Amino acid sequence: MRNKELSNIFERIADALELKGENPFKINAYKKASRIFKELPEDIEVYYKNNTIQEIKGIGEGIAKKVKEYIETGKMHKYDEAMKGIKPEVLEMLNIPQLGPKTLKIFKDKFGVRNLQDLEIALNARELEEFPGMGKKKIENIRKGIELYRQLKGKGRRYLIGEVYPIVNRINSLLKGIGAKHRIEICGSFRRMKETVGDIDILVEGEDEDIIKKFVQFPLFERTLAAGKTKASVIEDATKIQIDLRLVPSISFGSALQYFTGSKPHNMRVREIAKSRGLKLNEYGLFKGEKQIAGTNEEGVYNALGMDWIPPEMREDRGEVELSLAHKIPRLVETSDIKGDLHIHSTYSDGNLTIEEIAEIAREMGYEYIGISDHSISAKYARGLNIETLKRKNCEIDELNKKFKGKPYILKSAEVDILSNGTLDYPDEILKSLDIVIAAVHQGFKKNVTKRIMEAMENPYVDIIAHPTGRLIGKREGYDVDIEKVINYAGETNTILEINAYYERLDLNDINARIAGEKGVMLAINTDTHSKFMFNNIIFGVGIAKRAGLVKDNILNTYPLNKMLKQLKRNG
DNA sequence: GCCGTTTTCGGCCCGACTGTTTTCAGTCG
Repeated sequence: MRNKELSNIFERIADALELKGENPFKINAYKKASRIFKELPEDIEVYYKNNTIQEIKGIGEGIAKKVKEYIETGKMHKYDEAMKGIKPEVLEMLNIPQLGPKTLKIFKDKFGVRNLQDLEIALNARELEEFPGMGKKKIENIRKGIELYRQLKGKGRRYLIGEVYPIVNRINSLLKGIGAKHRIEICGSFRRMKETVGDIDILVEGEDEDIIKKFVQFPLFERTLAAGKTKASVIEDATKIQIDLRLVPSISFGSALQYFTGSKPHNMRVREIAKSRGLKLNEYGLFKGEKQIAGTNEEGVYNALGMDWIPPEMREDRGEVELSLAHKIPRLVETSDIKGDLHIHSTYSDGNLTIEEIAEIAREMGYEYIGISDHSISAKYARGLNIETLKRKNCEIDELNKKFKGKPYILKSAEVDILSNGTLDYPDEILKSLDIVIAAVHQGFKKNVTKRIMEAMENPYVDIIAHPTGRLIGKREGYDVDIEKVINYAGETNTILEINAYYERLDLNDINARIAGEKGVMLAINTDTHSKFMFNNIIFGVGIAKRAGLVKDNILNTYPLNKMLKQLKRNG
C-alpha cells in the first residue's frame, strides 16, 4: 500500500512549490492529490494495474504520470526537482503559526535561514524592520508563533474528539451565561465528528458585539489572538487548542453554519454547484445577483441548490454531494437507535463498576440490554477471569436478571483474548455457555495477526471481533493486520466487527467501517466502558458510523434483544 | 495541475483580521 507515501510526497511538493512562489492553483492541485491519496480506500497499485489512475476525480494526466513513475521506479523526478535547494527543516517551519510561505521565503532568501535556530537569530536582526512589510508587530507575532509551535508541535496538532468535548460543553454554558440567547452551534470537524479536531469553531446567532468582548474574557483562555466585530480567536489554557468564535446575524446563520462546518472539499463542491446555477454561496447566504435566496437555515441552502440536507458527518466529499443531488441521502444511524452496549467491563476484571451499578446506569439510559464482557484468563494486567470466577459471575448475572426483570437484560459475555499462538483463551464449551462472545487481540501485535483473527472468526462461538486494528490514536499504530482481509472474512463467516467508541480507539475507523458496511458486514458500536462516564462515549462511535454512511440495519445493537441475538452466528 | 450543459483555454471559493499600508499583502480558515 503506497497511498500514504504518495500522499506525503505530494504534500511536500505542494509545500515546496508554495515556498518557491509557484502558481497557487497548481499548488492546490498537489494538495488535493495529497488528500485524495490519503483517503483513497483502495490500494493505488490496483488502479495502476488497471490503468485507471486518471479516472480518479482530481487526478489528471500530469499527476497520474508521476504516480506511475513512482510505482515503477520508486522515484519521482518532480519531487526531487521541487525539493532542490529546500531543506526539510525549512518546510517544517511552514507549521509555525503566523509564518506563511511568503514570509518564510524572505527569511530563507534574504537572511539565509535554514532552520528554526536561524530564524530566531534573524528575528533579532536590526535590519529586519527596514524590510518592506516587516514591522515590529509582525516580528513579535512570529515570535509568539514560534512559542506556540513549540508548545503544540506545530499547528498541525490535533486533539482527540473526546478531549475536546468537555471544553465545548463548558464554553457552551458560559456563552449562555453571558446572554447568547439564540442559536449556538459548534461547527468544524467537531460537528462532523472527526476522530480528531484541530480547533473549535463556534457560531453564535446575534449581532451584539458585547458577546465577543465577554467571550475573550472567559477564564479558561490563555490569550487572545484576534478580536474584531464579528470574530474572535483565543487559545485555551490547559490544552492550547485554538477556539474561533463568530457572531452571525440570523439571516445568515444557516449559510454560516454550512460554511464553517466544512469540510473544505465539501464546501468547494457545493460552491461549484451554486456557481454552475448562476448563484453565489458564501457564509452570508446564497445569492442570485444581489438578492439573497437562502441562508437562515442549512436545509434552505441545500434545498435551493436542488440538494437534500446532508448530515455533517458525511460532508467530506466522499460521494455525499452526488447522493444529495440524486435525493438518495440515507437516514443514518442515530445514538437514539442504540438499544444496548455489548462491551462493558465490571469489577470482576478491570472495570470500576459492579454489574448491578452498570445495570442501573443502563436502565437510566434506556438500554434494553447490556453485555458484561470482562477479560479472559491471560489478560493478567486486567485481572482476567479464570473459568471458576467466570461461572460465579454468570450466576450473579442470573440473579440480577431476576431483580431487573429484563430492564435491562444482562447478557453473559467475555472479551476473550486471541492468544499469540492463535488459540482462544477459553475452551469452546465455555464460549458456548455465554450469550455473546467478543474476541480481541491484546498480545502479539506483530505475530500473524491477520491469520489469528481469521481463525478466531472461524470459531462458531466468536460473535464479535473487538477493536479490529488495535490502533490508539496518536499513540500506537495498531496491529500488523490486513484489515481488508479481515473485513472480507467477517462477511464470509458472519462475524460482527466492532466500532469501538472509546475516543482513543474509534476502531474500526470511518473508512474501514464504510468498507465493511458496503460489503454487508454487520457492525456493533460498543463503548468498552470501564467507568461511569464512559457510557457516553457511545456518541463518538455513532459519529464514526455516520461518517461511514451506515444506517440502523448495519448496526447489531440497534436491534431489539431477540432480533439482535438472532443475528449472531451461534444462533443462525 | 485540473477541468468542461456557457469553455480544450482560462478559469480555479471567498471573506475576516492584522499589520503596514494610503489601497494592499499575507495569513488563516
